[in-house]
Amino acid sequence: MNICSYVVEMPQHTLTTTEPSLSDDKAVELAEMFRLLGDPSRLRIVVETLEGPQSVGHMADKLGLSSSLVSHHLRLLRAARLVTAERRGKQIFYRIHDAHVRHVIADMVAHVNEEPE
Amino acid sequence: MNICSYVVEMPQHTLTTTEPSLSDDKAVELAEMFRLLGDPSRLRIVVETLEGPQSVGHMADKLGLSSSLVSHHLRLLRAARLVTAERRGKQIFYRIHDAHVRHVIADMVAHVNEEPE
DNA sequence: ACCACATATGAACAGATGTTCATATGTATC
DNA sequence: GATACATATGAACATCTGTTCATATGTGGT
Repeated sequence: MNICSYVVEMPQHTLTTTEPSLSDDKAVELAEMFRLLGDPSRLRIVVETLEGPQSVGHMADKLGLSSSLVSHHLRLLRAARLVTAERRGKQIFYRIHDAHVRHVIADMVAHVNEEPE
Repeated sequence: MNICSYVVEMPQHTLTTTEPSLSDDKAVELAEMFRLLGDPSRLRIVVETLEGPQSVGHMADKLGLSSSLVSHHLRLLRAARLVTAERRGKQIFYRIHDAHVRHVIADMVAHVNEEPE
């Protein structure tokens, strides 16, 4: 909760500080989320789910990946609550878990698109 | 640029779609950024830079990491333009590159803090 | 029950990655 | 120049991780 204070706009003149750092546990938990988005295949899967509920096979075809691989990745993403699953008949549809993940990706896209070089 | 259209709020009812997926190249570039934030040590370093310019030694002491390790990580973070460096005398101060990274972390913090369980 | 389809799971392997240690480069002061 | 301090770099190693293949589980229709 105290981490939030770091991430708002503030003048960057502070040279010395004794503010509490990101705790080790929180860091591991947060990093785990980023790590999951840090693989190209997994990231593409997450981006697919941004369009709306997508079945495993649909994603596999669209992304040129095996269904097995997509399923493996989705298991990790679901465990981390980055996506949620819903069964409809034989197929299972995955969608993004919440708006936060949307914004995370949006901000990072903005970042890489702004590099002058 | 077309990726941005995915990340805004939209009703999630679309079941079939032929929208362009995240290209392979863009996925690799984006994932690389997330991957760098996906390590606990590196993430803690980045969070430290949110407070303002921090020297390598200061971070190493504060985080309980060796200067060598911090330096290694900062090299990667700087190469990816996640942080920028500025020399002042013998020391080199690092700070966050831009506001996008701030927001990325802020959103992810909000995400992990909102899990009911 | 059987079949076809969709998704999940487990084992196994090659390649990537974080960390440590030793060493080098750079900077200021004497 | 020589010394002390701060940061950077390279090699080496143990661990982790993404992918593939084979197999299992689950679902609906005949």
